[in-house]
Amino acid sequence: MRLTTKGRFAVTAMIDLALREHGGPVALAAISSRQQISLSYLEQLFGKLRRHELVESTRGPGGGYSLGRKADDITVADIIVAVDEPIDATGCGGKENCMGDDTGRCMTHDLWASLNTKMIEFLASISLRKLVDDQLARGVSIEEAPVKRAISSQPVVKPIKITAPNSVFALGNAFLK
Amino acid sequence: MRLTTKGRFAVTAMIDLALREHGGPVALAAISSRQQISLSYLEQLFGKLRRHELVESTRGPGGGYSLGRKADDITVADIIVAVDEPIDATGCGGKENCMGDDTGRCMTHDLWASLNTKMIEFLASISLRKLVDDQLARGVSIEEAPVKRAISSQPVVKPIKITAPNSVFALGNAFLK
DNA sequence: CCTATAATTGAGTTAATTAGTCGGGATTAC
DNA sequence: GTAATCCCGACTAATTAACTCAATTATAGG
Repeated sequence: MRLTTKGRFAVTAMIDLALREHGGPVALAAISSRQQISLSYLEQLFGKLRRHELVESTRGPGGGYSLGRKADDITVADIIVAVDEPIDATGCGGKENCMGDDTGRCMTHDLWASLNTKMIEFLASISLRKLVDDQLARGVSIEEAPVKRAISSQPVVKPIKITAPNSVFALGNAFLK
Repeated sequence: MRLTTKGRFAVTAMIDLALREHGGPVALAAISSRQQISLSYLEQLFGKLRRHELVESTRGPGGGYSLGRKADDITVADIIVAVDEPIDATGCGGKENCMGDDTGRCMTHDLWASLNTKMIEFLASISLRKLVDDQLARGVSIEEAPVKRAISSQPVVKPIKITAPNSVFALGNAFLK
């Protein structure tokens, strides 16, 4: 289990999606402009989310993504595991000597594995539904209508370009620390 | 809160230290050879741990590190925050418009901040003492005497060198995924 | 059929972080 | 003094994160 901005982007995007998917699929371009996440990066993330069946896609005009199952049945752990890519978990395998010497074999493995399990259990206890409800309780406005307008005015967002490729990035890192 | 191999290395090293600090300071070279973590990298990590007062250092022959306070009073969160570096948390500051448009300001911030808080609370609920006890219960051998011998035979450890700069790395990543 | 919308794919690029190296200092036990 | 050990800073390499670009496929609506 890894926890970085990548997972955070994915969780954020999923909440945005869950907040508005009633009323048809949500286009990535809309999520991109609302959450200030690069469209292309979202495409990559949603590719993984789709392969993990957390979202479903609808092509063509009016298309976009919708949740692959009910928000109650999607956990934060599901989302983070999906974008952080699955894989392996072997590494030192079940083998006993992942360490070279004789002092207590594979302490590292056992240790982190158990901590890892606890982390996943914890994140699996938080459903997308709960996060969405939190947002609604906080009074997030959703705004249905201005879809067309918002999309057509896509390149309006960035007035000044600074050194960073995208201001979201610096911002994103700040949150994590 | 970020969760990567870096934090894992630090937690692992701290457990190793806690397991053997009775009987005087523990040298980084010993931890390095036992846990297969680069000595120089350990020096960097322990520099941060020391600045956060999680460990104390003793120089000179027979020196090393000991815990800065009781193992009960050191949490996993303390360790991870220490090595992942503190800092900032402002970014978008308390300012309202970290987003460009008008749809619900700063959803991202609030969202991840709350999840972040939960994560920290969780990791703060796990003390170093508990992790150490887990290891002892698992029957980790400690081996007091062969300190001198182990150090003098330092370059014995690696028989075959593979592509990766250090086998620990590939191994470390595997656990996380 | 045509066109615009939007997902889908894949091959790149850039920046940050991780992990490690190196070389030199400072302290202190013997 | 000498060796063990912490300490420090600058440098490098590998990996990942974050983003860009350029196509392609599918489909709704005219």
